[in-house]
Amino acid sequence: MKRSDPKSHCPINFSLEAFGDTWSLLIIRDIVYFGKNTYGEFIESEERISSNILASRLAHLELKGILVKKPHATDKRKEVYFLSDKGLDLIPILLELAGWGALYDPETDAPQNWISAVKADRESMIRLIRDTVRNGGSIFSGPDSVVSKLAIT
Amino acid sequence: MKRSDPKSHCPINFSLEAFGDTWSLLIIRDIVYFGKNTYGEFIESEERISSNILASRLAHLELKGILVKKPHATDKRKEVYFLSDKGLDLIPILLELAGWGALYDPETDAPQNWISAVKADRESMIRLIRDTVRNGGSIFSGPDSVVSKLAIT
DNA sequence: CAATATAACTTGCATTATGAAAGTAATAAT
DNA sequence: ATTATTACTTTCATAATGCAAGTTATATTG
Repeated sequence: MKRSDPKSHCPINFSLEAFGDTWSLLIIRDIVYFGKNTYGEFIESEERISSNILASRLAHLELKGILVKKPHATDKRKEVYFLSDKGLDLIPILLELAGWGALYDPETDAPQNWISAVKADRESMIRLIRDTVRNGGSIFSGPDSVVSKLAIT
Repeated sequence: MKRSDPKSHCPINFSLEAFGDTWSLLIIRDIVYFGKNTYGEFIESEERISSNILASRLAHLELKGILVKKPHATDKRKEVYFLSDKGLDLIPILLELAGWGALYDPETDAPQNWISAVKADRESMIRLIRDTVRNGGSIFSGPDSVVSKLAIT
């Protein structure tokens, strides 16, 4: 799946080797934007990742220290995936990717209010998202979502 | 090489489909950080992209409107690749990827002074890089490089 | 000016990654 | 006790990648 020796120690290449495949950032997006954290939730995403690829990406992200897997508190069938601090540090990258995509996709799903809110006060938004996600919340989903805290329509 | 219909209109997915493969951002890095702009210069990069993949990625990035190809002014064998405005808008993403990689790779090649300088004044640094690259310069290479303008050691 | 070199690719083919579908083992719900 | 869920794994076909060796046009060198 992935080569073990790095192609270079260029910091951009290091990042790409850690999470720069087709699917990893979509999994991380699901956690940060939509509050997903189980295999079953990830596999429901609209991009339709296949089950074997999802399993390999989750394992890779865990190996890289970006995700942490814990048994579910009450349901022993479930595993719950969280972002480590290293994973939470990907939030600025997600925001930039979303900003570029929202700007150039004429059919984007991104709410313009949200994109504007991020541009208007980036640093404090990063802090708010980080704290929210660390506590199990997300940007768009759940009662403690970032958008509900900020009352973004 | 790439599917033509988008998997979704999630802005993050849109970005990943445009430049989110293993090599595209390394080509763009070569332009922005090192002032490369020909096939022969890209193929010399330390990550050792193969010639057919380089050709396919250049074609894809041109198709997506991120790169623009022009014949070389004096040498008719050469083609010169530039970033369009859409491509220049990827600079913030490169900076974030580099910041994360520099933070987490203990053997990173990234100069700490540079990483700190970007963190210290991100917005004006983005403007300076953008203007420099638009005029054919780069962050690290050439007489008009960003680091020489700023006298970063 | 003829021969060689360079630049930007392309082609062929082996290897590897991806993706769809079906299967499995453990636990939970009925 | 039976059925349903959950998180994977396995199998196999297809597609992407990567290496090596062309190819064509233009430039350089003796």
